[in-house]
Amino acid sequence: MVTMQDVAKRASVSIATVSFVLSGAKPISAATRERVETAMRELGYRRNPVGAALARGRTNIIALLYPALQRPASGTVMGFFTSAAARAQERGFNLVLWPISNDAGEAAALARTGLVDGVLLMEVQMQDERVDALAPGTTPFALIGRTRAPEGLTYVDVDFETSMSEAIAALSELGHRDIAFITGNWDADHLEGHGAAERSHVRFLSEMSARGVTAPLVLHCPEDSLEGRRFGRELVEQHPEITALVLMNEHAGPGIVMGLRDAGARVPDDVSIISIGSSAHMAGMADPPLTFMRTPAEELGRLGVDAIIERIESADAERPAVLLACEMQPGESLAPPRATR
Amino acid sequence: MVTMQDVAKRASVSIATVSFVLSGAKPISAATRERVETAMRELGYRRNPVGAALARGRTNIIALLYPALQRPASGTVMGFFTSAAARAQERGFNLVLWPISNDAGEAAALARTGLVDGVLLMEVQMQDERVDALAPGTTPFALIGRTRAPEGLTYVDVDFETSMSEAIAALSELGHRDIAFITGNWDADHLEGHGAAERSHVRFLSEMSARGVTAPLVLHCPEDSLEGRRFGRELVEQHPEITALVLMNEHAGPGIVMGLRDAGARVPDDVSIISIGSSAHMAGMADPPLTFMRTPAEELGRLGVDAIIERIESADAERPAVLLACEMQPGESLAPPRATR
DNA sequence: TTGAAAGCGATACCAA
DNA sequence: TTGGTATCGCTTTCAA
Repeated sequence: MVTMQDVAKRASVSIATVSFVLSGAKPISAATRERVETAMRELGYRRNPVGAALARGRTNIIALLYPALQRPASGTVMGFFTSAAARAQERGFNLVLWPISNDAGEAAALARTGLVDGVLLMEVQMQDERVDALAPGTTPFALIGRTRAPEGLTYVDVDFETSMSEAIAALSELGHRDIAFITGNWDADHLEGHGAAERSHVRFLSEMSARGVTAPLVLHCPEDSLEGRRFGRELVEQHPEITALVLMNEHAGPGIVMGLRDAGARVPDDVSIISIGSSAHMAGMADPPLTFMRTPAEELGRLGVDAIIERIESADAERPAVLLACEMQPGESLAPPRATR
Repeated sequence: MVTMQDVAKRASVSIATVSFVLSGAKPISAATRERVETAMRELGYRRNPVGAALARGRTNIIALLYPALQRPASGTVMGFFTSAAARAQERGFNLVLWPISNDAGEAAALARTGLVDGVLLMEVQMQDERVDALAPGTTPFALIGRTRAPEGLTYVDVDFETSMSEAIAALSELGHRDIAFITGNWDADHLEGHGAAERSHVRFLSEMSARGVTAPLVLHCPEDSLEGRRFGRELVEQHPEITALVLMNEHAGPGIVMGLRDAGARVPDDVSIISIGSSAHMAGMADPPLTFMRTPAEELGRLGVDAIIERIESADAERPAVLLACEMQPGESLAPPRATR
């Protein structure tokens, strides 16, 4: 392994000088810089990050903690991951997916070893043990998502409230009143305390009530295409009055459309659908392709990394909180309701 | 941060002693060990992995390089990842998913910095640049998958040849002769040089030819449910003689079944299906659930980690190569062909 | 603008 | 069985 010593010797300078040209921390004359850089090139020198980490007390590694490792990772998750990694690299950090369980203790242990400079938590619950475990420590952390009371925490999250309002507004303008909200299966999939579902639900109720609908239909469907199909069939039979669905369950989407069709309800002629928090990939798997509110995964990834780096670089910076609404992406699943056609 | 110094002072021993009780490298009297452990507990000491890494020249981090980060990660991939991480932890290593592009240079750069002790490559191509870039270096690496000529490399892979033979045997015993092999879309999804598809294809041809079928049907279908549905419909129309499918395209599976049904062919009454290299999750999304050859993802994850650790611990250990066949998992998609019913 | 040298936190060799 | 100490590769302060 080529060390700084080797470079210094070859360039006839001290290792301090080499370090300075590498980091740019001190001004170095063009001539010396040139010599040092030549030496580095000739020797094929790469700075040893472990030595640097020990000296600086910083590893420049950020851990992304994504707990649901047993299930397939959706395109949204992967998009987030990819953009976060890219952004981290731009800013001189390595972002790695650290596969530890959902266990709060493990997260805290990782933080305390000092192996990572910061931690990014995904799949944050309304009441999240990991947050409680990390909060007393000194390792900065940020949330992708937010707890029930996120004040004082650094987080970036989807603005589900606004997204829901926009979805309802869009359906409303088309003339829909009989709108159902479909989420995942709270019991089976631990959606209890799932921020996205809970916040959207509350806003759904208030938006509907503002439009004079006091007890709108809210249903849960397992996050699976086959179950979705069954669900779609039953929906038509049991609630034939429904003319539009607000979907927050991207995996069931394609199946639901099939189920509706099985039962004789065409999309969008008989039932309009708008899917909140989906990825283009999944929305496009339905036939017809669904109009959806795209999760700003890439943007959140970037912002999440920026937020955690802010916290790393200055411990008592203000704690940024970002909410980003989903953006409506036209598909072919919206139309006026039957009655008004 | 509590350091070894602090512990040593409090236990009235030298830091060497503390290090020894921690690593167990040298015998320590029960009494001193007790004192040191008490001190550690009272102080809440955690060994600093960065300091240890610098001193030992080892970070105990293994990087898992998974290139296809833009697409959703299947259950198989996640299963692999999870079990690999668990195994690494058992053996005292951290396995992290290191999100770098497919770029060979980046992989080599990561290896050369010494930040990771070893590298595990996923999605290995028949001809893989990353292997060429890593081979000259000193950082051990192992493949999940294998190149066209993997001799001398450390790898673990699915034994697609054997799996295919077993699939054909199973169909054959039921009486099927008109069997088609369906892979992914080679062009669109870069399956060209994809070891799984290529090796299976070759074996498919030889097995069929051994049974007197000289030009069996081989088709490509995009890895997507909707495309699969279209594909299924066309298959029935254009090749009505086919009574069985060997599928190597888990994402299209559910769609293909639907397409077949759309065109009037029921599974398994009219067409039997066996899916090679699938996960239970995906196979279960079809209706009826598909009989499939399960990718031994968890086993491969474990073995892959064992293999790379072997290489890390003793540079010139023999280079283990492991091939694991898929195991048949009964579903409801197999039946004798129409003619013989 | 450059260099000497003191760490950073642990490991492990050599003595005792 | 224990301790002193050089060492790992780099950063950074203080002097020059």
